[in-house]
Amino acid sequence: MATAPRTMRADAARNRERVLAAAAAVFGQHGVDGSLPQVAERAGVGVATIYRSFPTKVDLLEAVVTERFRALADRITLAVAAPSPWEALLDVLHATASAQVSDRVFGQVMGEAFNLPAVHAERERTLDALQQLVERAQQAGDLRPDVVAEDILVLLAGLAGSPTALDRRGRSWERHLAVLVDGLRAEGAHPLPRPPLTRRRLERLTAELRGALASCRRG
Amino acid sequence: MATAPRTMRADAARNRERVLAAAAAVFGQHGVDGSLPQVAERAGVGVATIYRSFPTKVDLLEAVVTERFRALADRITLAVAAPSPWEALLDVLHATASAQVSDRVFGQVMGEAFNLPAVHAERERTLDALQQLVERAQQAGDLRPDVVAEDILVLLAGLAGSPTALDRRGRSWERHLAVLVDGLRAEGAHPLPRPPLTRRRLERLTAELRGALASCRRG
DNA sequence: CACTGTACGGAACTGGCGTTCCGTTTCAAG
DNA sequence: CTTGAAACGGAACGCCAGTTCCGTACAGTG
Repeated sequence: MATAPRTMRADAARNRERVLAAAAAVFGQHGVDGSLPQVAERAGVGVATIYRSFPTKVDLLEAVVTERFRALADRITLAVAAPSPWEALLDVLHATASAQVSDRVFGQVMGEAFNLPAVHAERERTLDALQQLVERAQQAGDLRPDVVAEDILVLLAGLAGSPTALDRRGRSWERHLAVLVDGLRAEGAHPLPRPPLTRRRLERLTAELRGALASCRRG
Repeated sequence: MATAPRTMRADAARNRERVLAAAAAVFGQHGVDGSLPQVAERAGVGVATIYRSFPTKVDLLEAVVTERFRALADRITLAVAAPSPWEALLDVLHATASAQVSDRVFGQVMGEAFNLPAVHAERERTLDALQQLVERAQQAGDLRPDVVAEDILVLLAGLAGSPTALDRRGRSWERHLAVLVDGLRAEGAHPLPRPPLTRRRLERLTAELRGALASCRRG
C-alpha cells in the first residue's frame, strides 16, 4: 500500500524507518505540536524526504500513533490469556501509564480528540481485546462489574493527559494510578452512572440479544 | 498593580473587561493554543488593545487562569466549613470537573506544566484550603488517609486532560469521576506509593515537627 | 467648547510552521 | 560501467501566529 513499485529502493526504506523513529521521539516529547523540521533534523534528513513517505504531517502522526495502538492491542491480547486477569489488567495499566510518561502524543490521541481514520481501526481492535480482558476480570470477581473497555481507555488517557504526569521525577502518576485501581476494584464499588450508548456498545448489545433470542428459540 | 495612573479611563476599563471575558471563552475552548486574533475579534476590539492591558499573551493567560484558581480556592474554603467534609469534597470535585468540560485551559495549567508566577501564588492558596478539606474528610473517616491535597489536584487535572472529557454529550467524565471517588474512599483503600517530597510538603512537615517539639518542651 | 494626552484599530514586521520546487546525487538494472 | 529513474537536501512559498507602529478618535479637564 505504501510501496507502489513492488520493492522500495534501499535508501528510501532506510530513511522511512529513520523518519518514523525520529517522529516517534519528537511527537512523544512535544505531542502533536512537534514540528517536521524537528523530525527531519533528528532523523538526519531533509524535510522533503519526509514527504516522500508521508504525504502530510497528519499521515506521519497517524503512522506513529497506529504503531502505539498496535503495541497496546498486542499487549492486551496477551493479557487475556493470563491466569489472573486482574493482575494482567494491572500490568497493562502500569506498563501503559509508565510508557505514557515519555509519550505525550499517545495520550492526546487515545481519547478521540483526533479522529485519524487509520488510528480508528486499531483503536477498535484495542477496545475489543480490552473488553475481553475486562469481562474475564469481572467474572473472576476482581474488577467492578459496571465498567466497560472504553472506561479503561478514558482513565488511561486522563492519566496521560494530566500535565503533572510528565514529571518523571515526581512519579505522581503512580499515586494517581493507585487511586484509580482502588476505584476499579469490585470490593466496595459504588455504582457508576450509566455508560453512554455509543454505536459500538449498541452493536455489541444487539448482537448479544440476537444470540440470546436464537438460543431461546432453539431451546 | 495593573493600573498605573490611579484611575483608568472609562473606555479602557470597559475594554479590559471585554478582553478578559473573551479570553476566558477562547482559552476555555481552545486551551493555551487559542490565538489573540480570536480573542480580539470576540471582544470586538483590535489586537493592539489587548496589549494595552496585557503586555504579552502569557500575561493574559495568567490573568484568566488566576481568576479560575481564585474561584476554586474560594469554593474550597467554603467547603471546609461544611458539616460533612466528605460530601463537600465530592461537591467540589463534581463542580470543578463539570466546569472543566467547557474549560480546557484550566486543566492544562492545573498540574504545573505551565509555571506562570502569578498563578503559582493562587495555586498555593488553593492547595492550602484543599489540604484543610482533605484533613477534615480524613478525620471524619470518609477519605482515605494517605492522600494529600496535591493528589486531588492531579486527579482533577487528569479528569480535564482526558480528551474524551470534552464530549459534553457522552458525559464520560461522570463515570471517570465516579471511579476516582470510589478510589478515594477510606473503606477498602490499598496503600498508595509514598508521595514525592516537594518543597511544599517539606515545609509543612518541618512546621509540624517544630510545633510538636515546642509543645513537648513546654509540657 | 477647546484642548491635550490616553487609548484606539488596523497595517506592518518578524519568525516559524507545513508544504512544494528544483537542481543534484545515488541506487540498481542492463 | 553506463545510464535513466528514483530519491535526495535545501531553498522558496504562503500562511498565520505574536508583537509593534502610527495616524486617528475620543474621554476628561479647564
